[in-house]
Amino acid sequence: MISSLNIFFYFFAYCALVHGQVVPEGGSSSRVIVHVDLDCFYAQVEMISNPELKGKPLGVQQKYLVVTCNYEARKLGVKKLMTVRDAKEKCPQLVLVNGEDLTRYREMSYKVTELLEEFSPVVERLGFDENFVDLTEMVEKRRQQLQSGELSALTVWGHVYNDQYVNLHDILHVRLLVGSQIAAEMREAMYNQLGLTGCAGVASNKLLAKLVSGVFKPNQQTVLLPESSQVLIQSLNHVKEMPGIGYKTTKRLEALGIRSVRDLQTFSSKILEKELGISVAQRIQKLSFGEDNSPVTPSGPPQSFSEEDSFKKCSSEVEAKNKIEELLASLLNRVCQDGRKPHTIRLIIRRYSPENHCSRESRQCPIPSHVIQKLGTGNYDVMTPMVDILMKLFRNMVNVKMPFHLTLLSVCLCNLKALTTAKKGTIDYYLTPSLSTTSRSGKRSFKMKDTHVED
DNA sequence: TGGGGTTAT
DNA sequence: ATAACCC
Repeated sequence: MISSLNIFFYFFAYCALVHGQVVPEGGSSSRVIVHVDLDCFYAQVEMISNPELKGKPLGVQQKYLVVTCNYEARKLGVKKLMTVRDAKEKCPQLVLVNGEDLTRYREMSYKVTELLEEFSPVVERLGFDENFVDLTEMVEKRRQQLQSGELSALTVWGHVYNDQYVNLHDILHVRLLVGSQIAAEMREAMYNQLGLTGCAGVASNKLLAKLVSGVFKPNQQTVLLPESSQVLIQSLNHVKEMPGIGYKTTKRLEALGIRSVRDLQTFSSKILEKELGISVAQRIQKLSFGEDNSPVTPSGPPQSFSEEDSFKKCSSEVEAKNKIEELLASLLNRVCQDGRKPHTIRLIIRRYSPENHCSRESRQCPIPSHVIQKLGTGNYDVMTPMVDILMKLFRNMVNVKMPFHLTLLSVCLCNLKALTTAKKGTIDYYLTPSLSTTSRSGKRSFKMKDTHVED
């Protein structure tokens, strides 16, 4: 019999092991974080697929947008998220490739994350083209191996932000320099093994690492020493450039007269907490000082798989069903390759509206267990029952007897669980995130409302 | 504005 | 189920 005390012990041992984030010895809690950011990722993948595109101005198109482009195109005035019309106007020689199918980008993206995980297992993905790695442990190991002669010969790899003087007697400087060495090795490995170039930023937390990685652009790296962190954050022209402060928060801050990072630093904490809520207020005000204690959370395998398609107009149930079938077919291939089984399915729509084009509605429900079991297994028809469920979710959201106008459909498979032999009552049971009630974030998961679809 | 993702409430 | 954030 396992006592609750023992379960507690195993839980913490599990956290320390999985997260691998042991604070360096000596009482210091200073970390070394690298942010790795691939150069115009989709365009790079396209140039690898078709080398004839190299050297030409290249844009990747989704619908009527150029979502990204290579540096040849940028030199000629093409920007990210420019419309195809504007881009062609600016740059008539622009070569366009369609990038609506993300399969090759997604596959290359995970190859990058896996490569970085070989350096240290603590890798957090941010989108398809960015990764954070916590180098604290690796740096400490290398630093302790350093002989006295090697320490005095230690040099920085890449740029030092603000051309700051490096002091080899300062242990924080030494750690960050070792971090810059590892960052250089990571970029070298990405180029040699995958043919990809990118930037890296090394600093003491995720916010600063991310900000400093973009200082020298493309295919370069920069390290931030602690004494220059204020210079870095003050270099931002507006609070909206701060990662973590998005569209909505920016609007609310502007309503309070807060525009610059300095404005946010000096604004009354009490009033900010009343306006934005204590959680957001405290977090973003810390960010404004360059403080960010959020851990690098290992992403691991994806939590959800989704496929979406946007269009000018979908106004009939048959049309919707055809699009939903297409989305689902792709998803089933992906989920089959992954091996895990989704236990929840969700349908997302966007209704036409001249203004609020961002708002989406969704309905989700459990996938019946007999359907889950048939998921990986060959040619059993799993499409029909799942399309039936999706159409019920559809009719739950859309009154098909009334005229409707949709501009997006999306299907999401989530609540993924590993096939496992772990039995209830064993240690494995409590250590398997998908089985115990403890989610990856270490917080209690709570029940989501599922819409009930009758058979 | 695309086609994805995550976490918090 | 939605709203916020990220790319």
